Amino acid sequence: MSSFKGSFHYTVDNKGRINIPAKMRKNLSPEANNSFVVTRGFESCIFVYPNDEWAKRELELGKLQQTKPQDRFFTRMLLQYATDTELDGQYRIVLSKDLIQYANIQSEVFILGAFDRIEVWNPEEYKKYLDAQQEDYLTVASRVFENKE
Amino acid sequence: MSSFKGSFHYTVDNKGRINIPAKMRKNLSPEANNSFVVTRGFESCIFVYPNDEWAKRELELGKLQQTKPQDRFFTRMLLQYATDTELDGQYRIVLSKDLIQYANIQSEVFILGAFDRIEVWNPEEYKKYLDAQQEDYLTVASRVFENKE
DNA sequence: TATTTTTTACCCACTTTAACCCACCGCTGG
DNA sequence: CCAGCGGTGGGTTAAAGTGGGTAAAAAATA
Repeated sequence: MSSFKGSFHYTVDNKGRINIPAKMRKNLSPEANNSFVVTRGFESCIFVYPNDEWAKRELELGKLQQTKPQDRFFTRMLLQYATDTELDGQYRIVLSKDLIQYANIQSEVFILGAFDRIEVWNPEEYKKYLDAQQEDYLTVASRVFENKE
Repeated sequence: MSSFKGSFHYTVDNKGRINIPAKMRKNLSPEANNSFVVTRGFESCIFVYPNDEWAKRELELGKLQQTKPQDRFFTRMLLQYATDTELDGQYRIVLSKDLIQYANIQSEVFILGAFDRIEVWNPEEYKKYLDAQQEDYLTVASRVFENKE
């Protein structure tokens, strides 16, 4: 299983490509096979899942009943923005125009390792996100960690 | 097994043909054999099932109780509009006039990967559909993303 | 049944897009 | 100080998407 950490400031070229940081590449599991599923994130960022991690999300999707209107809605929401991608010869992936627009990305990106996925942000959007949080890191951390069994 | 994802804006030509997006073709299983069953969708869209996935729908139909009025109705709805189709030399399929009318399709289509099937929408109808939904992406996503194995 | 008309399938052709390759430069570690 | 890796940029070519013509098949009409 992959486990991504750290953050990086990189550029998007005019073809919509971003480099996957070398440190993250090293954490890719062989099963991921240099393939990713890119989709919209929560908040205004892009989620990049290695193939093997995304497969787990799909397992959940498979349990849905496509005869139920709500489940069809779920399926559509989750898959509409999802795309398969592979690393090119220079270890880059292409971000679709839809996603770039959704995450409000210009020429620079903030790439964040988030455990099972890689997140791609407009640096300013990430700053806004941080500012919008009411509680500081210490408060949140203590609550998150206390609830473990 | 196929798993379609992503969305695309394509055109219908005046012969009623649409291209099957290359990214979706790559997800076709060999058993599907470039053959599809096209039928009316739930909501106002067209469902395009690869042959192997359609076979599963037929299995489900077989389990229905044809003595129940509801089950008979469902069977008829699904089968009345169903047609077999194959990709032509340019990887396109033909949509029947009945279906085009049912989905209220003009010159442009929104093609959506929805796990086991491909959906074909009038872009405006899809927008209307989204607007009518009560829940947003975040609520929906939490369902699928929270269940770690 | 023969003939005409319409529809459908199968080519061929054009335009745009994106995959792939090559090349550069700066930093880092030996 | 040099070599190699990591990050960035761009050009070329094959693929993807779109449109239309023609011949065979089907349907309609006489």
